[in-house]
Amino acid sequence: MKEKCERVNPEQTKTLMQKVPDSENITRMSAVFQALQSDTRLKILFLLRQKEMCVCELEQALEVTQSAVSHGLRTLRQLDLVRVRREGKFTVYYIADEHVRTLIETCLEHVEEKS
Amino acid sequence: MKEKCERVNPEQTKTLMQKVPDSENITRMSAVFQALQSDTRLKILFLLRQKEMCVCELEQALEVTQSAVSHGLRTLRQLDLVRVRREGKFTVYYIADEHVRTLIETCLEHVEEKS
DNA sequence: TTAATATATGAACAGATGTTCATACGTTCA
DNA sequence: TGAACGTATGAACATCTGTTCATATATTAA
Repeated sequence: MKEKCERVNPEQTKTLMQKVPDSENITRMSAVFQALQSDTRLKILFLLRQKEMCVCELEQALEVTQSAVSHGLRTLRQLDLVRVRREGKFTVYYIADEHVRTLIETCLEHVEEKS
Repeated sequence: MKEKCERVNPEQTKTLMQKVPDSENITRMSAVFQALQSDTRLKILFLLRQKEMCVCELEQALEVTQSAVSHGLRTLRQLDLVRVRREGKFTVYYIADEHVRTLIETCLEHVEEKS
């Protein structure tokens, strides 16, 4: 064990750690942010924010392979960041909820302040 | 070039893409979400959310090496998610702004809804 | 049925990432 | 000064990630 520095207060540290989300939720959060850490997936979300779209529309807009779009959508779907609806032979994707909009908009504000 | 599916409207696609942030900002956003995609760094932020702390306090609380904490803090600092203040021989870190709080709190809400 | 279209998925590869170890730097105080 | 403490950083490693290619599945229309 390492010596504690003079600022460390073991009891307070314990209290502070109790207010950190438990491991399970931290891991889930990591997975969500991990999904948002991809140029392709972010662009997908900024497109879906404007209008629900099928896979081939996204493919055309983003100029990447259909496979890449589909893999990206799976990642987003698994974390409930986007949802799906079947429409004939098309699979229509849309933003899952307001959390997703808040996340990408807040982040955009943050980086825009720096430019 | 691939054939367009019947849902694709090239003109509309163009309009939609114009409302997607430019490559530079998308890349910056990726970097921010990338920084948030780490159990250690998330825990650091949830600690700093409660109280500004020096490196050794974080080290004690998180039970990882000093090096890991310091590397994690550098990543967060470079993206202006945390800021630093020198206090004698201590380096005190604190949450940069409200965006950071909004990001982690919104994400926590999202994952908590699922549990 | 069959052909065509729309979407999903597994494998595989190159590139990126987080941790630790070792070490260097900076500040304080004796 | 120098020793002790607090912090930063480069290297290296094992692990993980995103893309493409090839192929499979599902729906529609003929």
